[in-house]
Amino acid sequence: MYPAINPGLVRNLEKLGLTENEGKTYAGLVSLKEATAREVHGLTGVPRAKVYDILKTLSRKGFVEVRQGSPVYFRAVDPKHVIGRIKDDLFTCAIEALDQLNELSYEIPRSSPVWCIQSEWGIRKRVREILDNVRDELIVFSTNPEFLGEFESDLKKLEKNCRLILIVDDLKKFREMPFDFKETGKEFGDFVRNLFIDGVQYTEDCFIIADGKESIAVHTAGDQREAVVIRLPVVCHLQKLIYNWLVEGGFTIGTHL
Amino acid sequence: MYPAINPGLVRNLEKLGLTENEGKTYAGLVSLKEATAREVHGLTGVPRAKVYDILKTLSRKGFVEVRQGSPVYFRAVDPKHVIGRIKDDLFTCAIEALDQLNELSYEIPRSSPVWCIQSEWGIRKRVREILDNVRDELIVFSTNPEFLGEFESDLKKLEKNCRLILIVDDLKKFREMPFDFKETGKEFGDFVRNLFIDGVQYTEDCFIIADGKESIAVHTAGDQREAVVIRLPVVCHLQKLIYNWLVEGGFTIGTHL
DNA sequence: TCTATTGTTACTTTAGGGGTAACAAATGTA
DNA sequence: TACATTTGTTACCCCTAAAGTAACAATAGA
Repeated sequence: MYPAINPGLVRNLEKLGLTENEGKTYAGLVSLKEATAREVHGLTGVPRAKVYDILKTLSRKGFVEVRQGSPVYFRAVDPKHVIGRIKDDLFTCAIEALDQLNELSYEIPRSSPVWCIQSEWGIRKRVREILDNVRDELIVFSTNPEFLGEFESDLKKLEKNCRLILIVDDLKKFREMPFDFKETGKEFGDFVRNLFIDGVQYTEDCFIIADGKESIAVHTAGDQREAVVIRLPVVCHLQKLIYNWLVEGGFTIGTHL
Repeated sequence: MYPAINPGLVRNLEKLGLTENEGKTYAGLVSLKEATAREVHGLTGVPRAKVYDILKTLSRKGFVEVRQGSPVYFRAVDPKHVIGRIKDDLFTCAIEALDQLNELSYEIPRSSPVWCIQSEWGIRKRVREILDNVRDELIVFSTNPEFLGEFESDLKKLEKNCRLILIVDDLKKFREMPFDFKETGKEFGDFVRNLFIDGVQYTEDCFIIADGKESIAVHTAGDQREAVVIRLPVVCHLQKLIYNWLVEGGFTIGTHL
């Protein structure tokens, strides 16, 4: 019997800043055109004792009009005006908030990695995790023998069951390692060791693509090492194409020792 | 130190449906561009333990973006988009509420009296109250001897210290009363006894103007007696109008007995 | 005068948000 | 490796606004 008042309407009024009882009361009063507190209570189920305060509040807000007397009669102000005023208020409020937020100087952030790992330990753990899960193919590019050296044994294990493609910027730097490396050539090596993005120098330490669907790029920015993991198949596939292209054409191909 | 976040901005965001902490957090994140939960906590003063939940909520709302990793980094979505979406939502909400309210069939209420008394007892009390407070002048118009008779003694008391103007529709009806009445004439009397407003017959019983600033009109609608008290400047105009009538001789002037 | 209604007051309950502390997991460091 | 710090989570408590309840005084009708 009580849901004489459309609950959806009440929820909407709540979103617009009224309380539940205020919403019920106003809606009830619109139905009744003109009524006493008790009548509103009867229709809406709002506790009678509360209706008085609520109507007082609403009248102070200018949403209902009061006809003094005994009993006091109340009348809803035209919804068109009421909702209109609320809307204007909120609109003003939104404009104001936007201005204030803009003062905090927002700048569009650079395109963000899908996954970002910022601890040395986390990076090593993650790289091992990837190496452990390779099924068919692993492409590794590195400019940093120390870093790659840490995974020498892991890579050795893979060599048997997977197609392992190891690319480096400079064969000489990696001559201590027992693998069959391919070389990219000097330009690409210099390029990759000195990327400037947003004024910060990035040095690409290592780049790994596993099974053409997951990649991890490890780089150093300042003294902070960071790794970016991308699992998007499309992206990884494109990356793989780039390295294939690098290897097949534009660069010197060599064999370790 | 903490009001690093514009409190006005937070209040605006609250009005737009965010909680205080959500507002602080979002604003803080806009300032920081990109930050961890702890950094947001540091800037805004929102309890660190809460920041996580709040950022999760905001991200579910699409107001912030998350960069997975450890620690997790957060980034505010462009305020323009965020505020824009909130505004659109509220707008939709307002339209919807207005439609729902209109379904309740609102009709513009007839112009309402300023003060309305609906009990016999209340009317008598109120009339006496007015009579008690007259300082200089009292104008009384009546078509109902029974009603006016109830205040005979009160009026007698006033006769000495005030200018008392008593006007009736028909001298014969009031011949029992010891006052100096003026008469309006038949047409006006008939008119005033048979007012139809909104299909309801109104009989004007009595109309009183005290000191040209407060008036009470007592009438009967159906079997319901009602009094309207008006304290507005309009009353002054009425008073002036009556003076004009008196001067121009619109009324039959007669003396009791 | 008596009774029902109207309006007020003080109280309890509830729910949501805010604040605090403690803890496990993750990370950095020796 | 062991240890300290940071990060993220959980479980609480507290406070407030709002909702609901009950009792009472003032009003109004009979």
